[in-house]
Formats: sequence, structure tokens, C-alpha cells
Amino acid sequence: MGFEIYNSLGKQKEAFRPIEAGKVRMYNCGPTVYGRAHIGNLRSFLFADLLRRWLEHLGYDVKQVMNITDVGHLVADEEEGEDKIEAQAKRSGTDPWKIARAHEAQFHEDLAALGVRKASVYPRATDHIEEMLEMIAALIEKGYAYEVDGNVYFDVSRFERYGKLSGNRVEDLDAGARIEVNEEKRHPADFALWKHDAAHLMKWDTRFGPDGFPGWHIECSAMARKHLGDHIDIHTGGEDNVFPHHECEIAQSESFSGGPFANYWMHAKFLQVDGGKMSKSLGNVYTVQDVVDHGYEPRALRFTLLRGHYRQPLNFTWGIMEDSKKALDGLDRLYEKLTAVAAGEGGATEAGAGAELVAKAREEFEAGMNDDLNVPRGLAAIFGLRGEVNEDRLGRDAAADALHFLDEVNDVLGVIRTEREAGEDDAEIDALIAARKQARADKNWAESDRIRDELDARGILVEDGAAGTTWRRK
RNA sequence: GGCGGCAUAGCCAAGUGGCUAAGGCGACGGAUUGCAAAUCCGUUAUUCCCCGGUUCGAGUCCGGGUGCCGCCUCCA
Repeated sequence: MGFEIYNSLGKQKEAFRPIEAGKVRMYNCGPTVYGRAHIGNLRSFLFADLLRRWLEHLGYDVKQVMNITDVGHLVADEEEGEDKIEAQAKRSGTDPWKIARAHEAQFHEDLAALGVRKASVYPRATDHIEEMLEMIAALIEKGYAYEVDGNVYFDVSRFERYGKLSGNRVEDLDAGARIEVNEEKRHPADFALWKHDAAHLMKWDTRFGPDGFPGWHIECSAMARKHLGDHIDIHTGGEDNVFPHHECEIAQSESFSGGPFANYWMHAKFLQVDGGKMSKSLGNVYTVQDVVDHGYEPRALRFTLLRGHYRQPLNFTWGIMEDSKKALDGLDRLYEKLTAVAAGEGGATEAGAGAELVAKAREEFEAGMNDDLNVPRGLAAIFGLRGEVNEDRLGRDAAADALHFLDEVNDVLGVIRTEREAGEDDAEIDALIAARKQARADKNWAESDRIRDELDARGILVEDGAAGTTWRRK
């Protein structure tokens, strides 16, 4: 069975077929750099990373583009609400460009901490003003957009498929009556491609006049086109992007090119915290820093955010972080155990014993991941293998193969610790372990336990196995 | 008001109408250990939010509730 993707466009699983054999062109909606990414944002980016890694595992050459939104899409339609980058700039008296660049750098640091692979390109909206203007001009020319006094709007009535992705009907959109009528627009659902406002700090002089800036949706259409072409394979984002953002992207891009935009649309569900939504007032909008401050490695957050299915709501709590840490510890131990067995220490006597168990685990993992990135299924296969390994059902050769399998798994999930990093006080700890060994030989349990407690206080866990004493950092 | 999603054990979480409802964490009992840790064995959902329906058969399909989440306004 090949890779099946749940396509938001059509709402069903479909076999993945690339436009060009062996290649995948993927666009991931990235961050708006007005603040530090929180764990909810990170879930979406980690999902994109997982998808990219799985596609690569399947042998595809993936071109991955993730945009950096560094310009305010000041309220696309109305004048209330405020451009978040500009708001900060005005408050602090700082150049908005500097603010955006600082957040962008922070974003890359956070992703690196989580082991996210670098996308092929991270295009910035502000570096693609020309490309956006080119599309806007063409849309006006083709009659899909109209200009009114320096503002340009997309005419949704000209695009009959508008609503196809989200299921919204244009007639029902203003039923809530929350949108103030903008007299300039022909239809309330028309959205801005280009706006005009002299008060805006980040602005450009164009054929539409001075003091202009882009609407929110056009940047993604323009950047996807610039870096991936008019027709791409996969487009991802958070579930909140379905409407209006992605709906508008489809309208713009397809009206512009005359052909299909993205074949597969994938959306990650929102992350909840403590059973509800994250909110600043509840103080539960966490970042990578908060996770580290709570004593967890970033990879534990990576595991927490990847262990559930991306289309299932995920509830973040500190209890789950602890759960993840323990589960991850078990996978680290599995890797260590396999390394030992593959080197001839322990395991089944027959070298080839258990080969079928490894094959079965590999098969189940692949089947799970091929099923729309069903990580829980994939993990179950790995934990199943762990039981077999700990029961010494695998011989030396099978262990070597299992190790190879775990490396493959890790190439996709990126959460298992495969190498023990050296610490500065390793020698010191080894000396204490040696002293304890002597105490134990002398049956001086009091001293032995004292040393163990001392190490425990330093975060070192001592384990007396059949083959001798080992230690690990907690 | 409109559009869409979710609801499975103490917690997290799979589950394609049909054998005994995956897996993880936790808990309890046992083995092992100088004591621990790790590991192993066993126990931990007669039942899948509630009500009704379709079916020989439903956690899985349909209808109605309830709760939570997303979108319709910037937001992963």
C-alpha cells in the first residue's frame, strides 16, 4: 500500500500521486513573525516537518517552501484590528523591520531546538512585493480583480469554485452581520489584494499609488508560484487557515494560472491546553522556553506534539509532557539494548533469531505512516518490538537489523537519542561509580547507598545490571 | 445565524460494520535485586458521551441531544 493522504479538498483519503514522478513540491504556511512561536504554532510546523520527512523516507525529492510573513496584513477588509508587527513598532518606537527580523531569527532557533529540518526556502513576504504586484496586475487584467482608489479587491463572484475548500457559501458568509459594509467592495466577501494607508509604516510606492501594502492572502500565492510554480503537490497549514486564507489563495492562484493550484491540502488540528483553548489570560500560551524551564528537553516536546494524529485535537498538559518523557526514555533504552545485542552482548543465542519480528515491526510502522501519517499506529509497532527485544527474542544479526530499523524510524520521527553525549563531569561520576562498586564488594550498603543518593541529587540514575553497573542522566 | 471537526480506561491515544476494543504513561500484585533502578509475568474499558434508528451484527452507518474545538475578524 502506498502513501494515502487525507485531502481537505474533498474530505477523504486519497493515494498520493506526485505531479512529477519522484518529486514533491510542497508549500507550508509559516509564521507571522510578530512574536515567539507557541506550542500550538509549533504543532503545525512539526506536522509539516513530519510530512516532509516521510515523503523523503518514501524516496521523494522534496522541495519544501515555508513562508515568513513579515509584513502586516493589516485587517484585510476593515480598519479595526491592528497590524501586529506595526503595533509593536509603535509601542516600542522600534523599526518594524527590526522587530520582524528578530522574531524570524528566534523562530529558526526554536525550530532547530526541536530538530526540525530546514525547508528548501523560507521566503519573506517583503522580498516578494514585485511578484505579488505582477499577479495582482494580471488578475485585474483578466477581470478577476478591480481597483478602487488605491485599493485592489478580488471579485469572488468571478470565481465559481469559491467555497469549495471550506464548504462556505458566499451567500451565507455575511449572515453573522459582523462585517461592516465596505462601500468600496462590490460584494462583502470580496477580499483585498492590495491596500492603501498612509499611516502604515511598511509601505510601497506602486502603480496603485504611494503608501500601499499587500493584502494577506496574496503573499502565499505569489511565493508559492515563485518558488514552486503554478501547480504544486501539497499545501499545508493549521485548521484555522482553511477559511479564508486558503480559500482565497485558491481563488487567486487558479484565476491567475487558469489551472489547478495545489493537489492536496492538509490541515493540522489545533492544539488545546488543559482541555481548552490556549489564551494569554489563562497564562497557558507556552513556548519552547517554557518547556525547557519546566525541565524538559525540546525533543520531549517534539514527541508530545507528534505522538498524536495531526488531524485529531491534541490536549497539552504538563502531565502529558511527563508521560512523553517516560515513553521516550523507554525508546532510548531500547536503542541502547539493541546496540549491546548487536555487539554480541546478551540477546538470543542464535544470531538470526527474531528476524521476522523486526520485519513485522517495520511493516506495521510503514503501514501506519502510510495511512495519512498515523503516528500512533507507527509507535505501537515500535513499542511492540521493544517487548520482544527486552525478552531477548532477538539474536545478534536481528538486533543489527532492528537497530537499522530504529535509525530509519528516527530519521522520520527524530526523537530517539541514539548517541550518548559526553558530559564534563563524566570522569567524576565514573570515579563515584567505582567507589560505590568497591563499597558493594565490601557489602558496605550504607556507603553504597550514600553514593547512589549523592549521584541521584546530581541527576544521575544508577542501575545495577547483570553485566555491571551503568548510569544515565535523568 | 452559517460552515466544519472531535467525544474510546485514572491520563494520553489507535481502531477500515463481524474473531477476545492496539499501543504508551500511571496504578496494583508477583519475579528479579543487598535495597533500588531497569526488565519480565499478571491485573487494570462486558464496553466505546446520552437517546433513538438502520442491520443477522455498530465504538464504527443514520437522526436528535449534550459538551469541547476551529472558521465566518489577525491567529498554526
